[in-house]
Parts: sequence; C-alpha cells; structure tokens
Amino acid sequence: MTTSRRDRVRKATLDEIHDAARRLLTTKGPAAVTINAVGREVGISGPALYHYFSGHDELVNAMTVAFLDELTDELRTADGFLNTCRALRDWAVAHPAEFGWIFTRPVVAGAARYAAGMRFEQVIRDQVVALWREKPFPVPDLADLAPGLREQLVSYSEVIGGELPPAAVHVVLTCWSGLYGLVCMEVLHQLDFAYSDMAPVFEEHLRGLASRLGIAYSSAGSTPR
Amino acid sequence: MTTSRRDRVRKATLDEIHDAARRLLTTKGPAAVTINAVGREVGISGPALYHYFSGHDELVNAMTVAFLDELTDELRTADGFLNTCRALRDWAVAHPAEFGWIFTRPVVAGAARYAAGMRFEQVIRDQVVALWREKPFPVPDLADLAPGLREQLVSYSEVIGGELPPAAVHVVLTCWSGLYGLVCMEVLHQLDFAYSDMAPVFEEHLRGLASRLGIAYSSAGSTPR
DNA sequence: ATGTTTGCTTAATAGCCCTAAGGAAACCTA
DNA sequence: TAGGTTTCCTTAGGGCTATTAAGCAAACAT
Repeated sequence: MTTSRRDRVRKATLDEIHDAARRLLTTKGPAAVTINAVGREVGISGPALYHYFSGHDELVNAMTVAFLDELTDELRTADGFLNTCRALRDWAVAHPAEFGWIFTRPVVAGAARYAAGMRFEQVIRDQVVALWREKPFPVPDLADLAPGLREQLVSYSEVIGGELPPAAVHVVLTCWSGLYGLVCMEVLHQLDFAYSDMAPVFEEHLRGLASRLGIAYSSAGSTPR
Repeated sequence: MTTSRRDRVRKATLDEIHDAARRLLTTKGPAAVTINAVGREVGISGPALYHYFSGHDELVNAMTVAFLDELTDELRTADGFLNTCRALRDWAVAHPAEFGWIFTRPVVAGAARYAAGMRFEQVIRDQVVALWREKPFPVPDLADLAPGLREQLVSYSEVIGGELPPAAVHVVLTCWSGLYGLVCMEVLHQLDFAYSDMAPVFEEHLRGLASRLGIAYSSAGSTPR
C-alpha cells in the first residue's frame, strides 16, 4: 500500500489528463474531447494516453463517473430536501456541459457509471427517507397500483433494504424523474421557446414537490429541517 | 412550380440519403452517421453529399427536424390527451435512437429545429386547450406565483394567441417536462436500477396527469373524449 | 447548337482512433 | 552496485473522418 514515487507521478499525470479533458469539454464541447487533443493539452503524445485508459470509451466513462461523483458529493453538502434539489440545479447550471455529459447519454448496465448512478440516487433517496421517517407523506395505496408496477416497487424496496415502503419508493422515483426532466430541459434549452429564465420555474417545481411530500416550502438560503 | 426530371431525381436521392442516414443511426448508432458512410450506403462518394448538405451539421439538423416532424404527425393521429401522451411514448420506445437524437441534444435558437420544436409543442398544447375549453382544470392563482415566473407565463400566453391563460400555460409546460423526463429516462435507461419495465410506470404517470387535469383516466385502447 | 448549371468523380489536407515497435528511465533484486 | 524487468513515452503507420479543390459529363435552357 506504499505509494512509490512512480505511483505519485502516475497519479499526477492522471489528474492532469482529467483536468485537460474537462477543460476541453467545457471550452470546446464534447466533440473536442479526443485522445489526441487531451494528450496535446497535457503535453504528451496521443498514444501515451493508452497507458492510462484502454481507449477513448474508457476515458469517457471515467469522466462520467468523476462528474457524477462530484455532483453526488455536492448534493451531500446540502441541508434538507429542497436544498438538495437546489444543489442539483445549481451544479447543472454551473456545469452544463458536465451535466449533459452525464445525463444525456445511455446508461449501460454493468459499467462503473451504473454504480455511480446508484450512489447518486441514494443521496436523493436518503433525503426522502428522512422525511418519511419524521412524517410519512401521502402515498398511493399499493392495491391501487397495477400489478406490474407493484412488483417492481416491492422488489426495489427490498433491494434498498426496506428503508422505504414500495409506494414511497414510487414517490421518490417520480420526484427524481421530474427533477431530471426539468433540469435536462434547462441545460439543453428545450424550453427556451417559452422560458428565458428557468430559476423561478424551478422554484415553482420545488413548491409542488414540497406540497406533495408534506413539507413546508421555504425559499433558498433559509435552513429547512 | 413545375418539377423537372432533374428535380425529381434530386428529391429521390435526397430521400435515399435520409433513409440511409436513419438506417445507420438505428443499426450502428449515432457515431456511425458520417458523411462518408451515408454516401457509401447510397452508392455515391462522400463529397457528393455536399451537393445536398453544406456539411455534417446540416445533415444532422435535417435528420432531427425530419424525426421530430414524424413524431409530431404521429401525435396528431392520437385521440385525446392521454392517447397523445401514449403515442409519444410508443414512438419513443419504437424509435429510441431517433428519440434520443431529437431530445438529448442542445436546442439552438434560430435553427430549423427550433421551429419544429414549436410545432411539436403545439400538438401537446392543443390537447390541453381542448380540455381547458371544455372544463377548466385547477390552476395556481397567478398572484401566488413569483413575479419572474408570472411575467414569462403572461408573455408566452400572448405569444400563443391567448388560447390559454398564463396559469394554464404553466400547467401545460409542467406536464410536458414531466413526460419529457420520464420518456428520456426510459430511452436512456436511466431508471434501470429500479425499473425493468417502464410501461406500468408510464401508465401510473398518466393517472397522475389525468387527475391533475381533471379528466377521467382510461387505459389504452378505449376512446376517451 | 451552344452555353450554363448541376451532379458527380478523384485527389489532397488535416484531423481522428488505435496498434506496433522501440528507446529511455525508473524500479526491484541479487 | 549491476542486471534484469517493468513502466512510460516516443514515432510510424493503417484506416477512418470532414472538408475543399479541380475537373468531367450529362442534363437543362436558350
């Protein structure tokens, strides 16, 4: 477990590669993140990168995981459910290229991206679990749900260790998909035909979320419990 | 307005190009849609495509508009709001590559994609307008909305000719962003960690939508008015 | 019948991903 | 400390890509 000099140098180069790749992404767009361009940026030849990644795909995957983990850490610093949601949007607005990079690409099962996605989702879920423990919010009656949906919810409720009953799991996932849609649309400018400023749109969305989860809506800055 | 022989040949080649590009997209993924590959598929040289498109970007844009218009036409054949939503998902599930191609890319103002997006949105909006005319659904009190949001809603309500009051416009856009999020997540497999079959999830979403819009939920196949 | 426009070709530049072959430096070990 | 091994990096090269340029032939217009 000793870190030799070589290990440290390697780590430093790896960091430089990540930095250069991210810089290329944010300044010149996703298409500019090429093996050769990253190498040039770092000051080594293109093929040298193959000592760090098996190819372009693996670099892309590593970047995706790094971005998603950064976002996940960011969310963890937020206090309360609404501020967690705000932290999500704030990060997306501050890092639109990275957000798009993460969330507008197909997720393939088995890849590292998949595990990072679960770590991310857990942060959102933990917030809802806390709300649920304190004061359960209204959930649909499990008997009213279609059997096909019910089974999946029961199954996933077990997968996450029974922290939430199946119907509450459904609420979490519904909340997440709503947030996902709204923030993706903002980042991709899909709603520009109607909205020029998405900030109040997002806050109104949060108001709806608060009402659905039975918590008080409080604007940003204050510290809701 | 006479179509000369040359015009007809040109149109035929253009169609072949579109078909070939789409075939490459669906069978080999977005990265396979290259000028050269499309040319090969059609049976002409790569540079010959420059007589039809100014470059790769314009081909991409043309494809996006064609896909979006096809989806829009598909939605127009649906009967009633819920079936319109179902038609959206059905098309997305049947054509995941095309749906992703359309909706996971940034929209740039001024491009043809922008106008196609407005035609698309109008189909959804028309459905909601019909519902509103028959029986207005509950909307938030305009005075309760943040001024920044209110102004944008008022403005867009005017842009679309006052068919819907500002608060109802907000409901339309909220519905659209919810649908967008859910269908994108399905196409991109973003919810695979929890759901293996999204069909009942989508139906449950429709149930919520129906309740919010004050219409009766009826499962697929039947003909809600 | 003649001139122009159009559609296509090949050639060429410059970039991409990736593999192969080989040199130099750092590391480990005897 | 010397020798062998591992690691990092290089250049060269094949086969892609987008795009521009130059030129030929056929269709069109007059």
